[in-house]
Amino acid sequence: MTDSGGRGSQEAWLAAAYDLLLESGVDSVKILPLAKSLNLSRTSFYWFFRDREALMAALLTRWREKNTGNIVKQSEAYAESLAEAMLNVFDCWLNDDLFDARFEFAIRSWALQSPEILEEVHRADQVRLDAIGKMFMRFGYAEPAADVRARTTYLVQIGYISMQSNEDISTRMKRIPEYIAIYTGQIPQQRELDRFFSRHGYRPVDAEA
Amino acid sequence: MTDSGGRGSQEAWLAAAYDLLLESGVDSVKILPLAKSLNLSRTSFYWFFRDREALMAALLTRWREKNTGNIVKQSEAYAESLAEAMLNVFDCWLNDDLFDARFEFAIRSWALQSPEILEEVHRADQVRLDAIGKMFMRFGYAEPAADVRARTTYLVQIGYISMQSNEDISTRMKRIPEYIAIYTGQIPQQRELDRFFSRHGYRPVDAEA
DNA sequence: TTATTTCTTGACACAAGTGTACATAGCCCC
DNA sequence: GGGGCTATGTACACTTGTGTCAAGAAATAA
Repeated sequence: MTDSGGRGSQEAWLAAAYDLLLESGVDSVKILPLAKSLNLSRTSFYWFFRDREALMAALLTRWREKNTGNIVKQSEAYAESLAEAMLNVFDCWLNDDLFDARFEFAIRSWALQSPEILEEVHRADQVRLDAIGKMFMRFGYAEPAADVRARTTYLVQIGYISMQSNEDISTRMKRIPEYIAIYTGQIPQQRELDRFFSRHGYRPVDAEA
Repeated sequence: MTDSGGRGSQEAWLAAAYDLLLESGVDSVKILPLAKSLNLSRTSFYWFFRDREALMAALLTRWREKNTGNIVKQSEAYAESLAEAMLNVFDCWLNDDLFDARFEFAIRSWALQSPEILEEVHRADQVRLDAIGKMFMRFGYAEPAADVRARTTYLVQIGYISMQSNEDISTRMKRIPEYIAIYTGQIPQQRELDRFFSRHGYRPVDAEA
């Protein structure tokens, strides 16, 4: 799928591991199958990584760098209303460059069998929830209410990931205004929605034919 | 942990498998470790189950019977207001006899590596979402709004499970009124909350010392 | 062209898991 | 006390995975 460098390279092994992790979970990330998919000898792996553990650590680093940072950034982005701020966060849920949902789920499943990974996930959750909570506070919510609203916002998404459903973009888009209303307690303005739709390349169909 | 029957029995193997599944995920459910934990010979397993697959099928059946049924039942329970109805559903999240959260997460992680399990999980999600959606409709919400509110209710919980956090009951209870307000759009009455708290054996502390 | 560094591979030694075949306990009942 | 079920254990054959080592290719630099 993803590739770079010569026949074998650190990146190639890592990319193959990433693909397999997302496809079938941590325990499927074995060196033998990776070698097969790369058409390389199994032992060639050990030139690039000390052992399997080093490979897994590299995968974890990749996740850490990608998924948490962008949520924080989006929650801090400029917005004139809470609804607009919320839509900024929603960018993450719809843009794979900002938040890799399948990766996220794979890591969380991994956490089930590894206390160290669970520690990492908990840390990430805390950072993300705090960031979204601060966003609510910026728009006038007090601490406890902001916290629960942040949880609602964040956990619905984590739950959605955990459903591993595969809905098309328009199905998901149709729910957005309602979600915004529930999370923020205010109806989003049409121009805010339009801006959001447009930056995700979605043309809403006003009336059914 | 759980046990029944003589030294070895179908139930004993199944219970050990259940414990290991919750503790460390599907791939840890191997016959050799189970035998060790039961202090039995590995091959004795094959007297009770045809093979490992049969054991896994039994685990899945157990999940199916427990977790989905109770959500549906709670969402249909008698209630005078939407807030009260919502609190009936919340019973599931706080009572392990109604909904086994760790079991749920383990099964969802399993789904990552098995299309058949994923199929099962999708089916369960649909049934549960429909049931909660109907509850909202009973209290006057129209189809699309009811659907999104059902999703919010359900997905926050699935997300919470996926966080694998281990908070004490009072931390969780303090958030309940706010959650009800967000999900239903109405403030729960004190007597509704009191009824809920009381049936979960929780004594709210009114003022901080 | 030669030397050196960068990759690739097959052979080896292990460990952990699956499942089958067969022998052997215990236990109940008659 | 001998049959016949239930339950357990031993021995075997096989598969898939890990990691080390030393021998080679291939590319790169001198």
